[in-house]
Amino acid sequence: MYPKFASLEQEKKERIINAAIKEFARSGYDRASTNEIIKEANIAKGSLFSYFNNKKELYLFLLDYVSEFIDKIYSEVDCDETDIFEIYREIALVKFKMYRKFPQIFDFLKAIAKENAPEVKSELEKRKKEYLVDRGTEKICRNIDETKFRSDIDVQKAIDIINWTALSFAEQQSNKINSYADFDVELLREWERYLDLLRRCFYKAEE
Amino acid sequence: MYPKFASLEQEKKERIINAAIKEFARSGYDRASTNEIIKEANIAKGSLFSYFNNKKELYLFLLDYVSEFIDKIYSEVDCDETDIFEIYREIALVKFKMYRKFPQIFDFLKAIAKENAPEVKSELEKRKKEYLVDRGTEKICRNIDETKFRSDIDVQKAIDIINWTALSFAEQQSNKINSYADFDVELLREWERYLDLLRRCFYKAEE
Amino acid sequence: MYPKFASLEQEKKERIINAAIKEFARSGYDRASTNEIIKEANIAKGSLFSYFNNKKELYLFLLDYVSEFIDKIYSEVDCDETDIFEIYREIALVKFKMYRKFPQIFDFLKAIAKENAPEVKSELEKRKKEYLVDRGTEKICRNIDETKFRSDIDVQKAIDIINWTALSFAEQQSNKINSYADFDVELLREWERYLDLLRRCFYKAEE
Amino acid sequence: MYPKFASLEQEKKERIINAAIKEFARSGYDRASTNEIIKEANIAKGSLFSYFNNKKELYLFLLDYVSEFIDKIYSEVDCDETDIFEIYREIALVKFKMYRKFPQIFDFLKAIAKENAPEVKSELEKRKKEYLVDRGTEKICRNIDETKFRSDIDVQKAIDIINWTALSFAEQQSNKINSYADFDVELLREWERYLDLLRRCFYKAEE
DNA sequence: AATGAATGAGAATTCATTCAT
DNA sequence: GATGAATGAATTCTCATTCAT
Repeated sequence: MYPKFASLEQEKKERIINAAIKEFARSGYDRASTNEIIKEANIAKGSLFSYFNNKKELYLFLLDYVSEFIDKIYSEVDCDETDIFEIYREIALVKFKMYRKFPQIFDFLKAIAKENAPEVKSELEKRKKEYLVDRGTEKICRNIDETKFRSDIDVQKAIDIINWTALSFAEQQSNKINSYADFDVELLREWERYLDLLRRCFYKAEE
Repeated sequence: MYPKFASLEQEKKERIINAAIKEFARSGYDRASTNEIIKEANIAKGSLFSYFNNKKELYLFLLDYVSEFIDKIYSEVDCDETDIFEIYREIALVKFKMYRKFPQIFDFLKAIAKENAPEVKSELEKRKKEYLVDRGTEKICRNIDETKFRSDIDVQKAIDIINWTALSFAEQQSNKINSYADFDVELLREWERYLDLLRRCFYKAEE
Repeated sequence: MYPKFASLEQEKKERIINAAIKEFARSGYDRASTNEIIKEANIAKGSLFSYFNNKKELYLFLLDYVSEFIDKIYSEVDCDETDIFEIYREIALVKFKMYRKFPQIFDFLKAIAKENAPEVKSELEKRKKEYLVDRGTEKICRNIDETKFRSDIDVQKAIDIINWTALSFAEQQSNKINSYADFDVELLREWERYLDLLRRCFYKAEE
Repeated sequence: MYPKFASLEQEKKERIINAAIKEFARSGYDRASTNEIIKEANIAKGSLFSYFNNKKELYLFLLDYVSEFIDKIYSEVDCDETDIFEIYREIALVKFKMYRKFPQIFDFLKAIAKENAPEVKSELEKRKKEYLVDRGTEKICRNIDETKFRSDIDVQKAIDIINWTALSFAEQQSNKINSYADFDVELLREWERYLDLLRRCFYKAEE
């Protein structure tokens, strides 16, 4: 894919990727201006369209780029862990660290989640299903020790609820947080309280 | 508000509302084309702009229209009910019925939630706070009998989890159902299974 | 011409004429809004177009109406006067009085002079030649006693210069004056100074 | 200013300037159609708006362009001349030559004088004060030898009358000449007759 | 006769994409 | 390969005029 772009020197590639992510994150697919991108990346108009054929392919390229980035997040999580609550605690930690390091990419992910431009809608859904949403979670959740759960509950449903709670909590917090610096130990503690609550309810009572 | 539009015959009004909701749901505020709307509604170009002065006012009208619609949903729910799971069971029932009747409106609500066009952002936030988001839920959740919950859990967090589960379940289902009319008793049953699970976990064990 | 309009009751006719003059004076032919006119005159949209067939004919009607008005100005001037400077002194007096009484019409005349909308340009020029510009002056200048002029000057050219000076002075003043109340005896005096200068130069030296 | 436009080849620039001047002269700012201009200039719709950002800037550019053009007129006039009638004879000669070369520009100047579109009014007034109206005349009239005038007349008023006569004569002639190329030596002669008349009247009698 | 809702051509402007240099 | 001027379809919105009631 995109061999012309791939053969550029690293520094130029990053300039373009950063400019494009910034613009798509800021304005969404439709409103994002290729003019803005080429200005920010300091390249010629024609160049952008010779690397990627059009705006849509540039966008889809970024989706793939970001998805690989996310993979890295989940690869940091201990694969042998079988306690789902421990896994989620680790994932939260990794995410918080990344947010601090590359807030733009998370903004872009938020923009992706809100995206509804018809040109990219179908491709976006496809990619979302493939790897964006829950990619890691599914992979990770293979090794979960189901015996810890109360015998009277459907484990799969319990896991759904944990996932949904994690996603909703994250969304709620990222709506609250507008400035970069607000992430906090307190936030992690609050999240652990939700996890504790669910663990106490879903796991067998400890003797 | 919008007296010229109000005085149209019902059939024409609905044609316009449906066309506009469909277009805004499909493409978001920015990309939604007034040309598309007038074509779909089969009215003249000038007419749309004589009813509503511009695209923005048409959009804001739809927000209000939809909000009244939502009010009807929640007004059907029994206000005296104190069991949160009963309340959610009722809400689910009402929503499912409505979805069958006007699937477009729920698509529109999803689009509203994703909307980030600056032209309508501030008005949208205002309306969201006023009545769109969780208006009913908050109102309804006032009377909840907290004594039914296990004494070792934070009731507010438990309610959060129930809300998030409801919203996430609904979203998951509406993604599965691509506007096909496959809502089903089975779906309601599945939802009740989630509610049952949560009730068994969050409420005190029955003697 | 315009029998439907002519048969309206006087009060309604005046409401329409005033509204139209006001709007054309304010905005010029092109920018003048028929909507504004019907709103100000408090009549129905269709009515205006049944009285006059279109905007252009309404405008041309006003030109004729105003021209008759101007006739009245000049009919007040003493027809037996043979001294051109006396005639101009009288005309100035009459004009100043009228301006105080109906400033709108003079605004309209100014707007006519500046008008360059292609739709009315040719008709406007025709009417200007016919009666608007210098109509009175030409009629009045029939009886002028040419023997008072110095024998070494072309009387027709001298009269041209007097006319041009009068028009230019009036234009200069009306550009200066933006508020109604600024007309003044001082202005009349200044004008008489120009007339005196020209009289002293153009007339034979008095013994 | 307008670097993209400036870097076009001369022939294309002139095509655009001529088309725009023609259209603005014909219809005034408001009614002038950018569609008409691009059609006449044979360029693409987007091009006009990439050279100048919008209709207003195109118009203001033309004002400046024309003002430079006028400067050339006055720079050809002998600055050391102190006889106002000689100055006007020279100016007339230059103007008549220019009219033959670019009759459009004078039409445009007339349209500018009549312009009252609110979008450009303030900028227009600013430029008028700066250089358009009487720039040359005022500059030139600094060196006038006032001792040549009769001692019983107000020199400033006499100069006003000469100016007004020049402007009115020019206007009268340009109304007669409907863009036909009938400027003529006869016209210049006629103008000199007016100047002679005024000189004989305003200057001291030669011994 | 009077009404005013409906019409649709036309306005200015934008922007992804192309292509000659 | 790189460039950026040129393109024109598509955008929202206006308003004189028509016509069914």
